[in-house]
Amino acid sequence: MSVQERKQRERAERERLIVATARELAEQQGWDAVTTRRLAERIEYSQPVLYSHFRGKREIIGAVALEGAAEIAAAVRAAASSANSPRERVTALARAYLDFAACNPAVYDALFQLDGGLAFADEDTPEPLKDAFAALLESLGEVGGNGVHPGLFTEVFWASLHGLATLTRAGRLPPEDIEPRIELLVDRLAMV
Amino acid sequence: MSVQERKQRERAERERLIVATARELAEQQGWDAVTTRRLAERIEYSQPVLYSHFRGKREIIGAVALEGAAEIAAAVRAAASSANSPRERVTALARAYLDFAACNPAVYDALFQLDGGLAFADEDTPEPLKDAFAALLESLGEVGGNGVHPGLFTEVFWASLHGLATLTRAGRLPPEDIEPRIELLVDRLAMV
DNA sequence: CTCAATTGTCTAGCGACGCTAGGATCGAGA
DNA sequence: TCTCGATCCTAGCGTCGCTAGACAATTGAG
Repeated sequence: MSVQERKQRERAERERLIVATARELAEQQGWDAVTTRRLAERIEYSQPVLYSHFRGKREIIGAVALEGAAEIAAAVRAAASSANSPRERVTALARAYLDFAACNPAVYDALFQLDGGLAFADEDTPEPLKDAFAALLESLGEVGGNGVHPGLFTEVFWASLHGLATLTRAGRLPPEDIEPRIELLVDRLAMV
Repeated sequence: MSVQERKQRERAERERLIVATARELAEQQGWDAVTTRRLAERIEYSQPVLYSHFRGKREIIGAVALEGAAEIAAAVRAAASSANSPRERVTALARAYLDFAACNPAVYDALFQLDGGLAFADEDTPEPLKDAFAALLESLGEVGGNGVHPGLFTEVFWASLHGLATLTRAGRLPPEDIEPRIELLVDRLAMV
């Protein structure tokens, strides 16, 4: 039985390698450069091997996205827990979120710009995605103010962060003034 | 001389046809379906003709984006001018913006998701793009509150709208509750 | 220990993509 | 009527995502 187990381990290891390599390549040269050929070459296997792990390129993007969702959830929670007041907590959360998007553009793209074949806002949404939203909700739900549904408030706040992240990264917003934008957003949206 | 003028007119007409057809096809079947072959077939010319008008597919997307920018500017101005109070004006603007994004997803994608090869927040940003931002600034600049730079406020408000638009369209946010989200956003961000 | 069956991997290739070179065709002006 | 330049098309290049089918390695039964 141990032989099969070893093979399974090796297979899982190779799958991690594929996802990590795709992510690395995407961060280095953009998702356009992540072709199945190049990816196969980097992991030192032939193309069809990729398809024995994933249904296609989409699913590879999706796998990177799920990784990213877990990380962003962790980053948000870490930032929130290191703050002393609700106000600081929200600011730290916003900064952490935008920081993550800026430092991991390819992962952020996999999550929100590209089609990773993932379901959202749905019952069969993968756990890491639901958890990432939950991480936001934990800190944002309590600062929405009276009579405002926590979920709704979190959605709006999140959308604002997402807009800032994408517009900044795409060059639609000048990259300076990030800090005052955060300030303004937190000042106005959060009731603290 | 009249012959050359006629030819120029016909050429310009064909260029409009290309852009209109690309846009139509994109709205019908998504940008992935807009291939140079299909586009050429629809306009009843061969592929290379496209390249005598545009440097490549990118520039075609860019042309659709510029069209969209002009329309969104007009939509925003129309909405703003039909309102009686600053508060109403901002609400109407937000609704018009999100409406445009929802009704013209392909155009919105050309503007903000895809690479149309356009410069943003730059000196050589095309006029329609600068004007679209100006249209937002006209209504939003005055409701930013004391001591807040109108440009900065407009950027943040715009980013929030953009976030709502993209997340909703991509299925990341449940499509209902659009109205309460607008309400919340305007309530909090605008100082009116 | 041998040999068939299964598993794993690779080579080769399909159709479609964006884009372009080079030849055919057509119309304007001499 | 003839020439020449503009205009447009056919054909094809390299690359893409993806897959069929050949081949080798590993397994388990006799």
